[in-house]
Amino acid sequence: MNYDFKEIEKKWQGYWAKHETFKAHNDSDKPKYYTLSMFPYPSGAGLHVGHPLGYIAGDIYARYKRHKGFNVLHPMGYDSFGLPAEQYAIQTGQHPAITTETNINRYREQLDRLGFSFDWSREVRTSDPKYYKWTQWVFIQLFNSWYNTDTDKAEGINTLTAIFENEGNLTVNAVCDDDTPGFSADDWKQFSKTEQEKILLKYRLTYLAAAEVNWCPALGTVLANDEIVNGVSERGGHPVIRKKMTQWMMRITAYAQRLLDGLDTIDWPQPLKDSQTNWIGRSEGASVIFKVLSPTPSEGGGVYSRLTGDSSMIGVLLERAKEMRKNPTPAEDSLWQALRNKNLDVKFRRQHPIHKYIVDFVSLEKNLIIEVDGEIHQYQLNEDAERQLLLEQKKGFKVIRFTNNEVLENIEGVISKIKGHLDSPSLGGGWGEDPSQSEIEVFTTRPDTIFGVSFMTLAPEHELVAKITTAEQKAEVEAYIEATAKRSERDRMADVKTISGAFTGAYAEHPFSKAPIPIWIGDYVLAGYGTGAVMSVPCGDQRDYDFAKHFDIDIPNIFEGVDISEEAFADKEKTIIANSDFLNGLSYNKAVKRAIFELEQLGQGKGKVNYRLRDAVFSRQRYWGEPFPVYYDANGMPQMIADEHLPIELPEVEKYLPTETGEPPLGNATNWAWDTNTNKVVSNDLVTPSAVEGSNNGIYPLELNTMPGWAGSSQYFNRYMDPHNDKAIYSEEAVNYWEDVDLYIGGSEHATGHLLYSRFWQKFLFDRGIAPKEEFARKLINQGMITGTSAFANQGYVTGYKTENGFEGKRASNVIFLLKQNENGKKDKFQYSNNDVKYVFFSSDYEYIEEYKKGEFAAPFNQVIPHRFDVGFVENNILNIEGYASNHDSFKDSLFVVPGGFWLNGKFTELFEGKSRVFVTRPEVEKMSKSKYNVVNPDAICDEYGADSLRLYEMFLGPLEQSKPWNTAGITGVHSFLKKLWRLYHSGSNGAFHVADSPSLEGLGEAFKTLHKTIKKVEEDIENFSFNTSVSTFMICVNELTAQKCTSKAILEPLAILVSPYAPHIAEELWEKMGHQTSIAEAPFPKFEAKYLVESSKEYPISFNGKMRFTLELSLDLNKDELEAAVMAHEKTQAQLAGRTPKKIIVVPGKIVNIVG
RNA sequence: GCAGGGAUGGCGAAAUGGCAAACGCAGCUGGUUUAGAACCAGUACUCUGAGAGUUCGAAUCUCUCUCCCUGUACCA
Repeated sequence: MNYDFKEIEKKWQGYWAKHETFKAHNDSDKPKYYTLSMFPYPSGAGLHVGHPLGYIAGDIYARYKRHKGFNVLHPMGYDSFGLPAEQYAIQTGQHPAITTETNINRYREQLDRLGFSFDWSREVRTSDPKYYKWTQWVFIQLFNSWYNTDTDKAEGINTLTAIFENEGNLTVNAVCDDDTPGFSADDWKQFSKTEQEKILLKYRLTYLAAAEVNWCPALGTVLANDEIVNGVSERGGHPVIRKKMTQWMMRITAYAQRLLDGLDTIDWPQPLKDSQTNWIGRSEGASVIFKVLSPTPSEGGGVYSRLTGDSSMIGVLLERAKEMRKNPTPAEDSLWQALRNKNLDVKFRRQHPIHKYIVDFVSLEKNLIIEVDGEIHQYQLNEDAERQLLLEQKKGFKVIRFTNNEVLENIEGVISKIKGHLDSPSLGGGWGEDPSQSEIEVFTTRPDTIFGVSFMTLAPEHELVAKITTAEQKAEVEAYIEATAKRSERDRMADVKTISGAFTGAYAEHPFSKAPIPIWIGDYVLAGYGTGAVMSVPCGDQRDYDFAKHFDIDIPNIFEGVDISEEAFADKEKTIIANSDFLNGLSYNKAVKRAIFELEQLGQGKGKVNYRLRDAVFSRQRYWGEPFPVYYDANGMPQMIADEHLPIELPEVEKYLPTETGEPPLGNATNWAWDTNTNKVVSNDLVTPSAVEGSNNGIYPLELNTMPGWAGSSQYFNRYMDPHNDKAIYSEEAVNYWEDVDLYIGGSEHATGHLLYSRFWQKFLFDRGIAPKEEFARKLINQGMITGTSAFANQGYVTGYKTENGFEGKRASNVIFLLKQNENGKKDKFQYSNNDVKYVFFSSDYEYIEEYKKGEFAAPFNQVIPHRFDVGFVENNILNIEGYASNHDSFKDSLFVVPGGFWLNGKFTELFEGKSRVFVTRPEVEKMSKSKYNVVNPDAICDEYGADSLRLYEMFLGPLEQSKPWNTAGITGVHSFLKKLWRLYHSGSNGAFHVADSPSLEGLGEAFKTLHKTIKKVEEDIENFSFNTSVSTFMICVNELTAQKCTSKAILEPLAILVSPYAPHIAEELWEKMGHQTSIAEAPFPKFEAKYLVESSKEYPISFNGKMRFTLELSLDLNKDELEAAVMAHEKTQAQLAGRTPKKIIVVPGKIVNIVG
């Protein structure tokens, strides 16, 4: 009976599904083991052989743990929200849910063929409303929480409001926005509800902010930092620009230190930990405050820039403002005339850029903004509110609003209202203020070098730039800002060598020496890191050094015995400070401490820890993602929808693109408003403009953004524990039983995305008592990538060829010169002419390709370029020409040139006798990808060799964590192993099943030795995730048992269990044939017994001066001296020594004997 | 630049201080059989990226260098 893998695999896959063999139970006396593979995004391309690697490893471990008596949870699901389905929807109009469903079905089919022991009853899909209900729920928990620095954990927002009511916020130590104002308990009580909510938003763990984001115009969405590669989008490679938008943010920075500390408690790969550590980027140093000096009269002091716009967008805004001034609305025009004629004693500007907005009218000296609104789209309410919030709180302006009607019908009333505001005492100050009140805060890791400061550099986007720039420098600074704003992030990165900057004309005061320090701006200082300003120490920092050299700024040396004439000196260890007053002679460590101490005495600095980690942007302008459970009330404040009304399901839209007004795709939905009376999603038409007093009907617009890809994947590992619970994210019993993931397997590309965010959410859930463990995965393994082998050959690139309209292009293109052997064996030029030939390919072993490249045969070709052939038609680097040409229409009429001649339309023309006729491709290892024509489909492998062969082979390829090239040819090795294994159990006549039931244990010594050697090795290998070596071990074992003609059940039964985690189908089949009624899945793993491996003697290698010369079989009972005596007495030893006396004899019992001399 | 990982036959690799190359692919020789293939038996090659050190003994530990991969970057 032959090994019929097709039949066997189908049979057992059916059996497992029918009997729910791998269903995990939440109540069991067995110890739990939770092994998880990262769930896939179900892409349209399906699986290739690289994808299952991690799943196979996880499955082997899961099956092994079942044999070891654990209650194993091994679930699988789909990360089914994502961009490709949405892109496909945009192109075809097909709903992403349909695309996703189709893809999932295809994935499932492919996964099922591989015989995984997944508990499919627990499947989750992130795009399923029943699942994302709980993603929305976690978001609400985050919204309702703040981070208490005193207790060092997240707490409910009610504990915060309780403090505010009793003490105000001055005693609160919390992670919050930088611009949070201080207030007393009385102030708090005086605040309106909206004002209170604005304050609370500064504390919540998820909050709204105008964040500078990575905007990808081509994709119409914001991307996270980890979704950008080399300045372009990871998906599609589109350019990315910086843009300010109001976004939901996650206050992950609150957890920076704990995310760092937690790494010590988990068994994750060091490179992964390192990249998280770098991403969090903790640096210790000091924050130092520099006072800005008053400008001297000679610098024309007192004239400060009126530039109030956000510097990064100023160019665009100015253009826009100019245009708007030219085309005022009637109401704007009327108010402008009135403001100029009414003798208000205050100068107004119209259409003036402030921050990222253009306001209608503004008095810069009075900090008063007047806005005139026309008919506005309801969704703009939210934006207006946000704009007002920003202008009032961040920029210190007062904003008053009028409608067009008010202005046109009652201009006198409007003017008197404005007068009232102008007279109110709260206005004033602002942009007229003296810059010497200003302070520049910097972060430095080298406070010890404070006396080396010879200038300061601000990021061009820094807030103070406009304020401190002197009249003389204004033009230069503005020009520089504009130039920088135009440069994309990519340009800036590509060109880090160019040094650029501008002098502001202003000076700061050195905190100790009180010397004036010039203030520059330069784009090597990043607005997004630290405070966006640096104290420049050219002698100690290469960037500062280069900047100083370039602009001819003084470079004082504050290091003892160091030459800084060529470059900066940055070695902390060797630092001895000089020329630095009280720091003289101190080492780095001591100087840092002293400098911080002195700064604290002055009140101009303190020790500080800075993190590179930024709060994470949580809004995406996409359709195919989780909708936020958020609506905006009449004041534009975000409100959470109560838990019991979740999920808020994605609305239907007609188009999946952003709206014409630039709103996210959900802006296309017609049913996307929240009725607080009925708690239902209702038509947008029911929303009334809240600007009109008293028309509030309790129906509000819903949030238009959706959540990012990492939202759903940040809680799925917990949800698997109790996936169908609709009352809670999971039951307490379930989470207390499973607790956390014991083994997590997945790719390292998620290091700073999914794996960091998930840790953040888990810590948050832990703080709030929702999860029992602070880290969600104890052990993590990164499987390596399986690379593909692309098949290259050269293509002569022809621009002109015959078409239906006659010949197009160059006439020469259809003449191909080749070499031909003449009668004398010499080579002649051979001219081949055929108008139908479109492409010419040269076999990789075609000798004259160089001459083509050099142009010696160049007439027909523009160039010779490499061409990738579909690896499906390549075997052992030989192309199946006919198969390839007939399956690729465009290459049908191609000429395939080989050393012996050429092929065209299946016919061979010989030019050289006896030379090769096969077309050879050149293999090159690349990432496996459809576009590289090098993907290998697991289905084809399963058809030809079976799932067990594929599983074994993927493991056999090499160490799990290493990247390795795929080579289908090698699979015959493991496949014939399986056949040998099968034959071992079918040693009867005609291959009949034969396993001896009642063996005589006598005479099985060798077999037991083989078995237990195998048990020991396989068990060790699985525990160490060294799956490749256990496959070898199986091969050795089967080879040995076959040689021993072993048929004993006592050997073959345990062997089937050993093999079962790797090749479960064949193991089940053999198990059944040996008389078992139930699945092998929970059969106890064979117990290793050392007694079978006890040896009485050993082949000792005998070395002379470390070189092995021969071996001697000696008893293991001999002690050192006896061994030495036995070896020295031997004739071979004497022969080697040839009369010399050894200086020294090293005897290691059980290992080796080494004779020196 | 920084951080991490790596370099062993023609290829994938094994050996973590003690007989280098187990196991498999490819190659070669022979056999059995065949529509194709498959199967069986046998077999060669190469000496651990370079250099130095520690050691009785180094692929393995230490140092220096070279090259490759991965991640990350004006991070103050």
